Amino acid sequence: MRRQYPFHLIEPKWQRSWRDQDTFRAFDPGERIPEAHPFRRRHGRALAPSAADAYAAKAYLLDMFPYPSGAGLHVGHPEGYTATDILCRYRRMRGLHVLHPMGWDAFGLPAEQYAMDTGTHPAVTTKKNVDTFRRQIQMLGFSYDWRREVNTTDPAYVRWTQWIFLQLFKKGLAYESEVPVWWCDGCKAVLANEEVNADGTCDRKGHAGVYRRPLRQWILRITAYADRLLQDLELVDWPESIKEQQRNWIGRSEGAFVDFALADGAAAGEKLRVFTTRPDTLFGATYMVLAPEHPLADRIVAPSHKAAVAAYRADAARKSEVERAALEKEKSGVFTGSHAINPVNGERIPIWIADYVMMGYGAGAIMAVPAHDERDFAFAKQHRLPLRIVVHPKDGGEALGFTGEGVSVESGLLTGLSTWDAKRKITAWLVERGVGQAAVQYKLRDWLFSRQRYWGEPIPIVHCPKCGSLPVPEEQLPVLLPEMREYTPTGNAEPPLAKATDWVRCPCPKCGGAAARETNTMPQWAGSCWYYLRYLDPKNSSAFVDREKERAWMPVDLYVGGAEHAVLHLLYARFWHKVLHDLGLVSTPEPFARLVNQGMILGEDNQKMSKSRGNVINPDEVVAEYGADAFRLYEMFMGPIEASKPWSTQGLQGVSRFLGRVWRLFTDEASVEAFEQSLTLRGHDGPAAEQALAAIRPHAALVDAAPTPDQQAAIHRAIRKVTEDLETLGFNTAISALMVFVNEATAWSVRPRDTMRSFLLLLAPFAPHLAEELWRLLDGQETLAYAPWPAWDSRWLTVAEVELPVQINGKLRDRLVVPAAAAPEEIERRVRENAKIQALIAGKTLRKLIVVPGKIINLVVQDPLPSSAEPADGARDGRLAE
RNA sequence: GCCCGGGUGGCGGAAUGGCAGACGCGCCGGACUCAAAAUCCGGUGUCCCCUAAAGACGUGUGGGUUCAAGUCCCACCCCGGGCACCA
Repeated sequence: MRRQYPFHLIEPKWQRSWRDQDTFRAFDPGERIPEAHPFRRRHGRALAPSAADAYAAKAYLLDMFPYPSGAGLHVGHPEGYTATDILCRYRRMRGLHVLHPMGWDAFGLPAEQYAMDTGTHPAVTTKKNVDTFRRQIQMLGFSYDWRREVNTTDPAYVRWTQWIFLQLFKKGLAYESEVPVWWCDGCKAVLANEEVNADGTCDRKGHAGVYRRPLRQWILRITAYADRLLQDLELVDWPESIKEQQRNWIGRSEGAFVDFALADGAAAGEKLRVFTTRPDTLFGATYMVLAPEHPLADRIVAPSHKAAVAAYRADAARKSEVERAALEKEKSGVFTGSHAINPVNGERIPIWIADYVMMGYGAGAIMAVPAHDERDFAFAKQHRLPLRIVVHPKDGGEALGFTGEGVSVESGLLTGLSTWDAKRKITAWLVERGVGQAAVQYKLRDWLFSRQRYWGEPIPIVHCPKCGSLPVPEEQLPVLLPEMREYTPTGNAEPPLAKATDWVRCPCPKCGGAAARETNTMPQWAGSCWYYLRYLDPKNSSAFVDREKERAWMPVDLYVGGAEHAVLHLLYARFWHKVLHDLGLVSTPEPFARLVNQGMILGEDNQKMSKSRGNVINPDEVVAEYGADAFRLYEMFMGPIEASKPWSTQGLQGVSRFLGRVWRLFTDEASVEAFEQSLTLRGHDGPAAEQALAAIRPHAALVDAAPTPDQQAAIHRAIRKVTEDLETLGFNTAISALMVFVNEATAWSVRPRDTMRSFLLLLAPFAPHLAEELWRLLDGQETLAYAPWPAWDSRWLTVAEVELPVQINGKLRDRLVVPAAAAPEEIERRVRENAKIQALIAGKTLRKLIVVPGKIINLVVQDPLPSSAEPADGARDGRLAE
């Protein structure tokens, strides 16, 4: 498509201007603002507002920072960035003090994998990728304050990531433990969960036989915050689906621990503890199940069953969780030969071992109530174990397999009680006898925080044979990665850092003796747990963030990013934030007040974009051909921000044409033609070409004339619609309103300057380069980045007459023009007097006349009662049936 | 299986319970042009119909509430995402 207007000159020109003028610099509280800065001119103040100013007028708008991959920017990235940028520009014009930063989540596997393959240091790869991403993001003209750029791999950043880790360690929230981790013999490396395929092969190289082996790991005690992470979801304005996912992930359940006494063998008389959410069904327990890894499993087995149990347990240990899940249908298990005593009725019930019970949850053992639990039911059927119904549904439905709340039956003291009452009563009863207690359990597990990788933050711990695991003294932070030649992990499950022996060896910070550094590194999540705080004070070398700055800017008012981070990143960041909050280091209980997920941008074929499908759209090409403004505008015009939607080059062209129409609305055709000719003659790029822009004159129709009422109505409609839509993030409909205005204004032979200027203000957040250029053309003295947002005047939006649709029995039959201010009675009179309407209802009985002023008129009529048996239209009222 | 989203023209999508389809794409016609592109103007849900008028039908399916339903209620079908033996 032919270039609609010289965006290739306009866009770099304004990007340079914004950079040179520091237009989008966000001033810290109390900071002196240079006299020439447009923020100062707009607000007339020499110092930026401080936290004490109550800061009602700040806006912190945050994008999820990208991992700078080697593939370069994807068209999906700028979707969220454009949305936040539009809002930032809008809020600046509304007079708010805006913070809008960008940075890089730059630790991670691909750079390390590349290092293993080629020997290139990950820092080199990372720098290259960051430079590409920065260039691509900057070419889109986003209004970031680039002084605040952060990079998680920067030593000055790593220092504070490690520092925060040490705060967790000192609070007892970081500990070491032997944990089974995924191990791939082929890669000789530990794999992350997401690197293990469902069939037990490794996702990196496809090696078979990935298995779990126990390794010493660092764990963060996120479970200590489970309740608050759950409860404080109430404090944030997030999509319900994300909150729900977090709730499910945390998985809180209330129930009780119940102690059964072992009846047989060596362990007779000892307690077997189970967790249940349904203590009210205790009378229905017909057997018990231990997880294969349960510590009692060895001791309770009857000699006659030893062999079978040992075989089963060995088998279960080999099975990965993946396999266990794959075999979901069959419920394998083995009888131990021994029994336990049900505390409520003294019954002896058999104890089984089965891998449908997990060691990691509750007590690692359950009482099975097959009549009222699906899993127990399936297991009991398979192994022919008895069932006993102890709950009846209240609606009298089928009791067998009923898992809902109902009424207890055949349950001794519980009989006749509702589930809720029965739970309370039996729990009290158990507590009284010392055989149980109320308990809350979570699905959420502690966070496995160490990785056996090179390209991550070293965990700042020193292991001393005498003094144990000690934190690296804060003044020695950061602990930086050693230079290495070989990044491939050793075969003995040690992290790559273990090979840097000089680096590992260090004095014990306590006794000064020979000690060794921790060689595990942190996961990629670490840096992203707190980057939004570092933006507030990126250069601070004495604290991770200054208290005053933190109080001034937090919380993040709007956080935009992909839904793939619904649980992990957002939960981890909330966790760290709460720890920092408890330490008194941050002022808000939650970091992100509002969250919006942008949808995915699919390829033109409606499939996920991927190299292999060949449907990837490259932002560089789009910008070269259509310009950054068209690219931004198109991404916002595609549809609602949260929706997934396919790319369409034709759609992009439509938006590009719209910008061309805007250009032609403002520019003089002859002078543009002369300009284009000069480009052809003297080259399309370079300073001379850019200079030539100055020769373009405004359109002759642009005059200092008073707008007509129609023109006022057009611009004020647009102002209202765009303003309202921006508040609700309705970017696509806001752009539609801009188009409607341009369609109208194109027909105007007189285009009042003030009206057209207002339009440019509305356009500015969406297509900032073009808006700036046309603003300048209209004698704008300086950037419109801080120009006051226009207000609409409803005076221009009221019309004298309105056309009301007239319905008869709900069907559109006519229209009636009435004065807009007409009272319902007046409208009703006109309807009754209207000849056409009279004709339409001739011979019928008018039952009801509904007038909704400004909206609609509906006449409910009925045919005269039919003389024959033929049912009329109105037969709906039951006369028909027989 | 469970929990979230979502099904509207040829396509992307608009519609506080009140004229379904704003805006854009595509398509059709016209103007400009030697011609094409670009641009500008007009039309464009489906059916019926030579055309028009008029009419009928139309928001996944079936029911319901209402003067009035894309929108609210019930049941179901399909698509997308998440979780998946958590006792």
